[in-house]
Amino acid sequence: MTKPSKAGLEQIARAAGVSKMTVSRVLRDASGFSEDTRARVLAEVARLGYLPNRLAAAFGPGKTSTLVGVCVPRFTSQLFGSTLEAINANLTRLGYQTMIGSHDQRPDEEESWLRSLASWQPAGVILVGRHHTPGTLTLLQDMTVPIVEIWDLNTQPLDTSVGFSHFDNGYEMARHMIRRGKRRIGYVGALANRQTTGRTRAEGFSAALRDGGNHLTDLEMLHDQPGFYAGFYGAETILSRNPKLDALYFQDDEMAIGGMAWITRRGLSVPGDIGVAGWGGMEAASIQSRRLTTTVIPTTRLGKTAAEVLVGRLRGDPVPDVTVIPTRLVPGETV
Amino acid sequence: MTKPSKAGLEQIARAAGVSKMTVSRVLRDASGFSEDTRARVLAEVARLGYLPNRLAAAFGPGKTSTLVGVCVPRFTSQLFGSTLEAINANLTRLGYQTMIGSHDQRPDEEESWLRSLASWQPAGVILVGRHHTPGTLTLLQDMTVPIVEIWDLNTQPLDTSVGFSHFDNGYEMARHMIRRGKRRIGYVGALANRQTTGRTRAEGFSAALRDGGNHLTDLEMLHDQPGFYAGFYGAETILSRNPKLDALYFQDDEMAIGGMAWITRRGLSVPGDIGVAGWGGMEAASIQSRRLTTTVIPTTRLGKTAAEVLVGRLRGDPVPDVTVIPTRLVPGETV
DNA sequence: CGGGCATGCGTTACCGGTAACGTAATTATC
DNA sequence: GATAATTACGTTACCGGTAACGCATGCCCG
Repeated sequence: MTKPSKAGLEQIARAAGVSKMTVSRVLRDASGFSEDTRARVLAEVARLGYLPNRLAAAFGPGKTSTLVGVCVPRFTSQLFGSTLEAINANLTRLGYQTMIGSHDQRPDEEESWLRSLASWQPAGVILVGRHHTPGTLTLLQDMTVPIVEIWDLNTQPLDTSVGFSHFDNGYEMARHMIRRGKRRIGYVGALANRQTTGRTRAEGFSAALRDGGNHLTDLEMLHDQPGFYAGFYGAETILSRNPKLDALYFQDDEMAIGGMAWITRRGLSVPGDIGVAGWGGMEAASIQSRRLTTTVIPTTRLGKTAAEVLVGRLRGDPVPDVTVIPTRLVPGETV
Repeated sequence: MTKPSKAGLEQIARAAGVSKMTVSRVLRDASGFSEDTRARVLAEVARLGYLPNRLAAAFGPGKTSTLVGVCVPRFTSQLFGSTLEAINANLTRLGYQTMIGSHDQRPDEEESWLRSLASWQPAGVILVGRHHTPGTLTLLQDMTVPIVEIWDLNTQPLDTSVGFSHFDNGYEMARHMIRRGKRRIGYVGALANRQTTGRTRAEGFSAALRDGGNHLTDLEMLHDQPGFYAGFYGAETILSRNPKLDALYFQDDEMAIGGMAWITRRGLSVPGDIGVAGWGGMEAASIQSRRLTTTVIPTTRLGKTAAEVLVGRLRGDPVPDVTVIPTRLVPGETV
């Protein structure tokens, strides 16, 4: 019956017998009004069903944006998915809105996403990883908003960072494999021509092998997206080429599970013939016939912390530049 | 050296020796300027590194928003993840930005997300499913923007819908199981107290069994999130209670794989002792030791179509109210 | 008792685009 | 050749909030 009833500050103000500005003050809980006025205004707000217009607020000279941009490599990953879930839930809880994008592990995609984001004048940005194009860096500088780089430990962040050391994750897993008596060890990764954090884990992994007087026997970097298929074919490729390998470290759990599928289908035993380790701590890892040896990433905690650090910055609270989220190597039955 | 160089239409206009409005016209590729002017303006735009301000554009009386809201149940699902990926990629390609949220299968969460979205005056909305609160419906009406309801087939959509019949998916799978000689069939689902599309599949599944002179022997609805764990424990629960079951239909592939893990760990054979079917067509389903019988959902196509339908609406093109995306039952080796 | 100050408002300007409208110059039409 | 239509702009107003500022009133205190 009634048209969309666009109730704005003006309408509330008229109904409550005050000025627009006073209504604005009440709603933002700023000072400069009596308790009596507040009650009258809030009553009208409830009665007329006022819907705030963040667009106008963010647009005005005050630049009071509550928009936060978040960019992850992809949506089809449980790890990034649950991280996003946590970031989103916490930012929402704290009164912010998120604008989420994905860049498929391509820095130039990230840049074009950021350019698009910038046109919405966001209050802050959360990025995954530390590899950015020069254009991205320039844009970030021009935007002059708080930035949180997550996922990858970054002791010299653009602004702040919340993450853990992928290098150490790899290093630790190599030492675990050595302790378990593995000697001819291979690595299977994906997205060969991109800068992934998996690459950093591989480096830490190699380093530990070297430090142990050993070396990485073989390495297979697929060009596909990481996933069950990639693990399956990666295992096939590297083990056909190098049948003497006695252990494989996969870029993530999905790939490890895919790899195990190939290995067991070949009649080889895990970990007897081939030890297998993954990374990420996904659910499926723990219900395999043999529990997968992996590194568990506390994505919920990471996302929550990232959100809180960003909001801390926005509110001007003192926040640490670098926050380390502890990960945990969980020895399963596959190494 | 130079400060953030806030180049706006004003600056471009001055540099090109024209008015703000003319620059706006050139950039929007509207009519009303000479080829000569366009070249001068575009040159200045490139030189000064103009960044558009979508906030201002969306705010003004023109209401030229390029913002689209998308809300999915959760980010930690490959199916929704790849659907999101497709929606996002296509909307971006078509010149729109997405504001993504998740509601954890709770209609009231969806409503509060929508309320938050509405404050950004979006141009359109994409929702998953057909179950919305009264508040959501009112809000959607007040917003007067195009809506696409995806996932669940909805022959009477609020505006438009792009999806497939979960009922038919379930129906088809039941018939497949019957053809394979299964008779004592159970269903294992999750999120017992929420309205999920899995529930609709279960209904179609039951209906087919009834139509075949049979009936659903047992049903287990867990209260957890769907996932590998849920499938694992769901199988344990239902098979302990009802050991005579000869087949299980799981709410999705993750649960089916989890269920298979429990079944094989118990020394039972699949499909000999227990037939297993899932739903969704996730990667992992096809690399199991026995390829999982499942229904494949073309999420990329679904997402692309949803984006195109929405943009069609926004541009005023004629678009179908209801688009059906065909799914495919893929017989594996587990039934 | 008068000056200083806090309180509780209203007024004005402004953010950066775009719709609507006005207008001069050019071109088309009869 | 006079009038109408079109082209290529410029001008103005406006979207809905918020910062900055102004201005009464009341109160405290020396």
